[in-house]
Amino acid sequence: AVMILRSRFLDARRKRRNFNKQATEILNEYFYSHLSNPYPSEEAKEELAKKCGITVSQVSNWFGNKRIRYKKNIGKFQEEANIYAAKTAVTATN
Amino acid sequence: HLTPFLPPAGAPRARKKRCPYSKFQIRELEREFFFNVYISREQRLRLARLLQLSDRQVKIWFQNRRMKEKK
DNA sequence: GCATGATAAATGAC
DNA sequence: GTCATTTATCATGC
Repeated sequence: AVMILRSRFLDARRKRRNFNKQATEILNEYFYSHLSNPYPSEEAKEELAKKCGITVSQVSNWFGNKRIRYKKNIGKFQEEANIYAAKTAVTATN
Repeated sequence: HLTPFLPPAGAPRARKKRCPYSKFQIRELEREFFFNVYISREQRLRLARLLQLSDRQVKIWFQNRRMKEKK
């Protein structure tokens, strides 16, 4: 049978390291305080990247993953949502 | 609280499921990309036949590949 | 064993 | 055409 071999060549960029807790804190604060429209502008991404000590691309990756995974299972993130909702007084001006 | 992402209202016709391409398909696409970053219409149709992909799929692969290149 | 970050197909705005 | 996305898949952390 025809096997679809998808063995991956060494992809250095795919090496993953978790963000530190402070960075995740900052990203989650923004996400849950803009839950009705969690799409940061380019400027906002740059500021988040600076504050988190990561690249703009990593910020985009984080929000992309967060949006799809939140939408796919809102219940799982309910507790987390409540925590950040209480932590941040919403000043959503966009 | 509120939920993000406004519902698409109308009938959201199913999106094509993402299917990873085979090693052979990638190799041939990369080979062509090496010579022509912008593939011609004729070559596109030829590659599509060879790789059992649609013309649209080859076109989109080159678009994504160019985006990857500039990063 | 899933959580998480990065990448690969696919869509859509412009 | 570019380019920010969506979605599934991949690779790693723990």
